[in-house]
Amino acid sequence: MTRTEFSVTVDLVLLTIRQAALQVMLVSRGIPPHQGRWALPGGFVHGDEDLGEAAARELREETGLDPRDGYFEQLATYGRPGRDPRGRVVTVAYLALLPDLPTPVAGSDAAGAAWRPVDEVRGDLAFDHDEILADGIERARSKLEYTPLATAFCPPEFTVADLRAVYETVWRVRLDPRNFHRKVTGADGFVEPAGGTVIRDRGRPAQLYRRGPATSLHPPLMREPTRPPDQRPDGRRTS
Amino acid sequence: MTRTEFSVTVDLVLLTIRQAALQVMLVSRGIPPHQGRWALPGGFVHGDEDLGEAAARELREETGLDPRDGYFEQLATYGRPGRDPRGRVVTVAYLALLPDLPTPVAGSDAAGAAWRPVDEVRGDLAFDHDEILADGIERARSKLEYTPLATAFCPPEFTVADLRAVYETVWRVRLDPRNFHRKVTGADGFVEPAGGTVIRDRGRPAQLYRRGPATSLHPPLMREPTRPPDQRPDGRRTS
DNA sequence: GCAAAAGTGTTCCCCATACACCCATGT
DNA sequence: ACATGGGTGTATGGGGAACACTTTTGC
Repeated sequence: MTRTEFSVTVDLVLLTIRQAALQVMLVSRGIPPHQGRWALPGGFVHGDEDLGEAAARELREETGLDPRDGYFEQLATYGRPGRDPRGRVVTVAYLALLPDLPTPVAGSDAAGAAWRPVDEVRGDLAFDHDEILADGIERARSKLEYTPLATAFCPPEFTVADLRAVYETVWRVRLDPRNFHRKVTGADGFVEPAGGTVIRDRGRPAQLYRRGPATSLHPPLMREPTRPPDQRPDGRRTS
Repeated sequence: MTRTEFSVTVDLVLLTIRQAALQVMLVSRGIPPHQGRWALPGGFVHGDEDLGEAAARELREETGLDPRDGYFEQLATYGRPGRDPRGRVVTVAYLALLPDLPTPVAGSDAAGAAWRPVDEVRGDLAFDHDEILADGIERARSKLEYTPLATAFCPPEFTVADLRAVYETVWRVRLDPRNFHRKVTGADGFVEPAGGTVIRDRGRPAQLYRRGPATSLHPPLMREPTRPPDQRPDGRRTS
C-alpha cells in the first residue's frame, strides 16, 4: 500500500459578465512552470485550512472580492499524474459567479490578474486549466436552469433587463423581454423589489430588484432553449 | 508559502436498489481509526494513478463490479483538517449507480462489505462519511430529473415497471404507471425495446427494454414532484 | 370468472410562447 | 414627435396530470 505524498492546490474559475461577454479571471504566470502563460488563479492549501477556506482566501488575495459577493461552490478535482511538472499535485477547483464590481485588484498577488472573455482564451491556458475552465462554464450554464444563481452575476440592485442579459450571455440566446419579465417577477422568491428606478440607456425607467430568498426553483424557472440552428445571434452553429 | 504534504484517498458512494430500498455499499473497518464502524469503501491513490482510475480500481477490488456496469462520476472532495486522525488526508469521493447484480463479492478486500439500506445507516458512519453519503444521495436524486441515469440502477434488460420503481424508491413518491409508461417509451433515446417479455408477479407480461443512446434529456423527462404532505407511502413527512 | 399488472385513449388544465399594445423617458 | 426600452394583456398550443378503459396473464 503506497501512501504517496501529494501537494494540494485550489484553483478558481471566477466568472463574471462584462461588456456583454462571459469573462474569466486569469493571471499571467510570473514563474515556471508555464511562465508567461495565462492560468487560473490559485495556490497551495495550507496545513490548517479546509479546502473551501483556502479557496476563499485565494479569492480575497487575488481579487479583493468576498465569496459572499456572488456565489461560490466546489467544482471538481483534478489529479492526473503529470498535470503539474513540479510533482504530484492534486487541485480542487472552485467555481465563483461574481458581479462586475469595480474590482479593487489592489492586492500584491493580483499583479497581472485580468478579466478575459472566455471565448478568447479557450485553448491557451497553462496546466489542465482549459479543461477546468470548460467544466466551470458548463456547470454555470446548467446551474442557471434550475437555481436562481443568475442573480449572482448581478450587483446588489439590478433591473430585470440586467438579469435577462445574464441568461442571454451565458446561454448565447435571445429571450423575449416581455415573457422574461413576467416569469422572473412572478417566480416565488426569485427577486424582490428594491424600490428605486434607473434609466440605463434610453426609454422608460426600470424598477430595481434585489435577490430574493429562494435557493432553488422547482420546477426550473428558466430553461435553456433547444436552439433552432439560426437563432444564435453570432450566426454560428452549435456543434 | 507552506507546501503541506497530503495523503489523497478515494471514497466510493455505491448506490443500488435492492428490496425496494435505496442501499449503499459499506465496509466494516477492521483496523483503527474507527475500528469496527461502518465506512464507505475506499483507499489511497497510488503514485501513478489518475483519481478516476484509483476509484475504478477500488470498485473492482471491493465489489468485483466494473464502472461500466452502471454509472460513475466524481462527487466532491473533502479535506477538513482533522477529518482523519492519521494526518492531513484529502478524499475525493466518487458516486456510482449500480444495478442489483448478483454481487460477486469474492475479492479479498471485500470481507465485511455489505449493502445496507441508506435509511438504516445515516448518522452511524466513520470519518465524515455521513456527510459524503448525504451528498451522494442528493446528487443521485437530482440527476434523475434531467438525465436518463435511472437506467443505471437497472440490469441490462428491464421493464418499464422496474424503471418506475427506481424513481419511486429514490424520490419516495408514487408515480402514475400509465403516464410513466407513455413518457418513458415516448422520450427520444431513453429506452429501446429489447424484444422479450417477462412476467414478474401476476398480470400481463411486460415488454423488456434496454438503455437507449440518450445521454441527456432536454427538457427533463421526469420531474421530482413537489409532494403534498400526505403522498408519502410510509406516511412520514418531508422535513 | 376474478384479480392484478401492462398498456392505450381521452379530457382537462396549466403554463410557456408569441405578439399586440400601452407606458415613460431622452432627444 | 418619435425612438427606445419597460412593462401588461391576451390568444394559442403543447404537454403533464388524472383517469376511464382495454389487454393479457395466473389462479
